[in-house]
Amino acid sequence: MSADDPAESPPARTGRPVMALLDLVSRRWALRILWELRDGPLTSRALRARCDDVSPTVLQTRISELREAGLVALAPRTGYLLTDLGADLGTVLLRLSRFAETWASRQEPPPAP
Amino acid sequence: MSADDPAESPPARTGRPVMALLDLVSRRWALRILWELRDGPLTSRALRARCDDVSPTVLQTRISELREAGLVALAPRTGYLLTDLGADLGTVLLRLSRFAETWASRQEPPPAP
DNA sequence: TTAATCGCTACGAAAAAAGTAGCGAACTGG
DNA sequence: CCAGTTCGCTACTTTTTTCGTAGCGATTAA
Repeated sequence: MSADDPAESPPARTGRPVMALLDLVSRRWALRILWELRDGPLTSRALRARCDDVSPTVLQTRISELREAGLVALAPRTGYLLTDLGADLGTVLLRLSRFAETWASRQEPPPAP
Repeated sequence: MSADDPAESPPARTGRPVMALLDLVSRRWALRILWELRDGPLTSRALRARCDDVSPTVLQTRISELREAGLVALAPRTGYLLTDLGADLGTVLLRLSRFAETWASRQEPPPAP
């Protein structure tokens, strides 16, 4: 067999859409932004404050991407908020948060009595 | 009110564990790696092939992080695989994938008949 | 032995993110 | 009208991360 086995080629994997989404949310602060928007709209600056004071450069870049993706919108006087679609993704993030606690409890065993 | 309103301070945000997880998972290729491992173990090189030929540098870095996080393990002869915990996260990724299709259908309307 | 594969690392180039400062517009309240 | 704020957003430089390629020592098989 050759070193680069062509049998490796992807025979119709389930998800191409998932790839695009993974690519989008794997950018830094993307998930965090969605997470911080989970319970209400935030102005650009408030959002930045919540996100550990990200550089506005990255914040605006992420926001642009998320807006273009239809997950985030900007309301004239209230600030940024999740669209219906974005909120839907928010519920997935909630599951992630739920998992995070399980995960954390595995990481750090509780203090001995 | 002052410009930097201290009332912004977090009165018991739901999640600190979620922050750690978001930080871990927001690194490039991290989610993709977990996703590709979803249905079985893969050797380092096979995994790399599936991940659009990531640089081994990043692959190994991510793998180390995921292993330290207890999400991925290395079996002597079979390669990398998800731990029970990692598989649990995998189900969350499955939800993400499900959402991705909804999202994709919103993005690109189906071709007219 | 020879050949192939394994997991993993080194190193320089390219890209992304961080950090700081500030713009023009829109909204406040005197 | 007019300071004083806050808004969303951009420019610029430094630092960090990721990429891309090559290759190592160890292991496995013929």
